[in-house]
Amino acid sequence: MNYLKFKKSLSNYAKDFFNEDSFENRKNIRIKKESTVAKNLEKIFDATLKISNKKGFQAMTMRDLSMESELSMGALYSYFSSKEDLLKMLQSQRRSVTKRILEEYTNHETGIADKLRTAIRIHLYLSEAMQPWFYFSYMETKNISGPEQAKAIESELYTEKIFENILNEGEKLGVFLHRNHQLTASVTKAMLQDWYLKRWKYAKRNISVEQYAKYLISIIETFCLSTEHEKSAKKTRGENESH
Amino acid sequence: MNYLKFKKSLSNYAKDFFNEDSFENRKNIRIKKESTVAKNLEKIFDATLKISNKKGFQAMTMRDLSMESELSMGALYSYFSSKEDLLKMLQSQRRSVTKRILEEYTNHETGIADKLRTAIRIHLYLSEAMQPWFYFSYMETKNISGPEQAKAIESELYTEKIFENILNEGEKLGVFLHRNHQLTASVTKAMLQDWYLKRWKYAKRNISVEQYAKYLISIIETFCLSTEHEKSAKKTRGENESH
DNA sequence: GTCTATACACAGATAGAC
DNA sequence: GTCTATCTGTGTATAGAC
Repeated sequence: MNYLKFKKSLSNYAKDFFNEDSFENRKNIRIKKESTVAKNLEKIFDATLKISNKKGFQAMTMRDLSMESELSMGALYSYFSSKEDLLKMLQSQRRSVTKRILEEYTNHETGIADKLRTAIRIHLYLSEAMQPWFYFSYMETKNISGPEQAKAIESELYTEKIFENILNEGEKLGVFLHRNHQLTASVTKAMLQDWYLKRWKYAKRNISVEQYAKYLISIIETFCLSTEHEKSAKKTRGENESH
Repeated sequence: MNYLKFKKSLSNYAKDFFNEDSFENRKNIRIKKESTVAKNLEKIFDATLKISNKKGFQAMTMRDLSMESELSMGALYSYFSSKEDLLKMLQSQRRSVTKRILEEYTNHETGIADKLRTAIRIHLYLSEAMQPWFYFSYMETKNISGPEQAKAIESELYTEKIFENILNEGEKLGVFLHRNHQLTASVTKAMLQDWYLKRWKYAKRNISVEQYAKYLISIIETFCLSTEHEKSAKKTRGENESH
């Protein structure tokens, strides 16, 4: 699966972003008409991400948001009851979408080495497709009140656990070496996050998400794959001695 | 060099943090007596980091800062002229200190493989010793106005370049393999940063900075060292087949 | 459903006594 | 050098017309 294919298949999800079923915050919104809600919420969320990623969520004023979203302040407040509420809605909506996509794509692989590769790829592709939100979420959730912050931490540990489990399973099967898999999972996550946190840097250097994925996979596999599997993996990755 | 030794040797630097020579912002401060400035600025900076790392710099009010630093609002404003000015002072002061320390410690090594190891170690040790500032700096500098933000980016690329140069030099000497060294340097930086960005996680798991350093070095070396050097490196690191 | 106008709280910053 | 009291701008949020 390459990025283009991934991105195309995403459009199926975009449609029902704000469906009553999948969108638990629907009840808090005063507006009746479904299509109006979908249209304007998208505007609002996009504007929020755009402004916040420039100057921070706290520094974004409702007047900023009103300008950028092309809705009056009065109109804005018929979609949420407070600035904090807006943040919660945005987070819960996006979090549920990403979780659903992640699980759907990663459960297909059967081979354990492929599982690791796919997990890395899909994580990267997803953060590429939704970069503004991933960036926002990393930077802002730490400042949120109690229960929301707990969800952020839970989410961090959840995706890390995915990698840890794959590595553990692979060791049992003799595919991966004995390592501190928890630590490997942590630093893997760190490298995945760097992709959306320093996007400006990689963009300037013309590194594509495919290249980055391939590089990351080769680092992790070189470290984790047992010797015999490493040889065939190198071939699959299309590498020769001098890279 | 282990962390304890490193930390002890740091106290020599702490003394002249606010020396007229090394502290360019001294002239903007109305207070005359040197020892008062040193004492109170430390209080102010510490309080700033503490509050900001909890709720963000923007969300920190001057009343918060007044409480935490045990100085009245009036007193605060005799040390800086605005909130933004406080941020600039804190950044420039800490940046100059870290740069000086980094260069001093990393220039000692002669062997190229040791150079890489030391660079990793010192970066980690330094961010461990000054974790609150490193965290703050990562999270907040993006929201700063023009020239300050440029300095932050410059700093990011500067430390990355250090690693890239070491890897390039090592390849010429036949110690390191041919890789995309710029990319390796980037992800190395990402893993270094994870140490101070997710400190709560590593603390909870009782991972020491020494352990993290060792692990990071082994990942990078496994990926970069040429075969013959890798064998001796494993011995030096005290590893056997099953880690 | 969306707008304009406005209430009200709280932020950053300063004046002037001690 | 440090304090308390206060000014003034700006932010969030709402009321009520259209």
